[in-house]
Amino acid sequence: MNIAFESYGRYMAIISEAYINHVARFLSPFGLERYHFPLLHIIKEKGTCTQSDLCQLTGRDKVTILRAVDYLQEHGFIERKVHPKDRRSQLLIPTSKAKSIEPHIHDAIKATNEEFFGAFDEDDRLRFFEMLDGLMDKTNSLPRPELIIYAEKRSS
Amino acid sequence: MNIAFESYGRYMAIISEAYINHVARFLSPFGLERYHFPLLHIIKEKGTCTQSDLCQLTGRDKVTILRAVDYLQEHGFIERKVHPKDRRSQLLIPTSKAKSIEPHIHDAIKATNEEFFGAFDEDDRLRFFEMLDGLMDKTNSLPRPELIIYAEKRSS
DNA sequence: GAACTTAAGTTACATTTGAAACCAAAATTA
DNA sequence: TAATTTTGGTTTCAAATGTAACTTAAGTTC
Repeated sequence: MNIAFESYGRYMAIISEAYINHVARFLSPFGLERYHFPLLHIIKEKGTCTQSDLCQLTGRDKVTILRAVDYLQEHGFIERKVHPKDRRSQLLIPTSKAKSIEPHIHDAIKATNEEFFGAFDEDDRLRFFEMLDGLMDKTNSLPRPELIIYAEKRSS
Repeated sequence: MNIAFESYGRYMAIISEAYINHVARFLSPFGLERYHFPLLHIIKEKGTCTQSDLCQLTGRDKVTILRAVDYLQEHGFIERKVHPKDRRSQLLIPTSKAKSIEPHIHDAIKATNEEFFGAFDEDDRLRFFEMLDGLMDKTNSLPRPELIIYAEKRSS
């Protein structure tokens, strides 16, 4: 496989950042920055979930999730309720404020999808997303970076 | 276009991070962390370039680039020479140390490509990369986030 | 060419993110 | 059920990243 493909790792990073920034621009006036809306979107999609679910689904650290969830709660987008089956964890529940903003999130994502994927025909689009699904499975199957012990770090 | 596609923005972020971490794991023993090797790789590919070239090509801020380039210089991977045509900028030149590490970078990228894209057949792979190229063009055509003035920030 | 604007790179500072240690509740083991 | 390990969440602290203001050199305009 051609080594030049390496750049596609970078490409995906740049594209995904641009994608998220694009959505965030529409939502910033409603008090949702790029760190927040993906979480709110997941919570709304699933009805409810826990913080560790969000870690899993976003690939972010649990401290990062904690802070973003704090923000969402402090600004009235969600409430936390102790999980009935496990008192360690808590259910994150979207509020009516979250529900009222939902259409704007929807519109922002739709507009961004059009902007980024509008030029692809239906077939290409589906194939692209299928391949991303495959890559996600692969990614999830890999061990987490912190669990791998290689040669010790550089001397410096 | 289906709104559920939103998750693919996240997917690309997670996949690209995993990709870069995967490469970095091989290179960390040589003193190259995830922040550094993509830059060194670009510099070597192009023979030489400036810091602002690297901003463009990686989508990173110029301060971020500055620090990574400082690191590369301090650790003997590159040298800086004043640009003969423009005394404001400087050419980044790979050293012999960088050249000696090149095969390892090559191997690390090759192994990572096999890991991530090995399951795709040649046709899918090419199509996937073509689409990423298209998305990159689209991304580059979009205005940079800091240049856009929307409604003022949230009141909080 | 003098005044004005733009661009490359740097410094100082603030924000975002993550790593490590910690607590409390649950799960596991004996 | 007592001792041990694991897990969800939190606090503390360090590292990475970005914003803004600045310096110097080019480019522009008059």
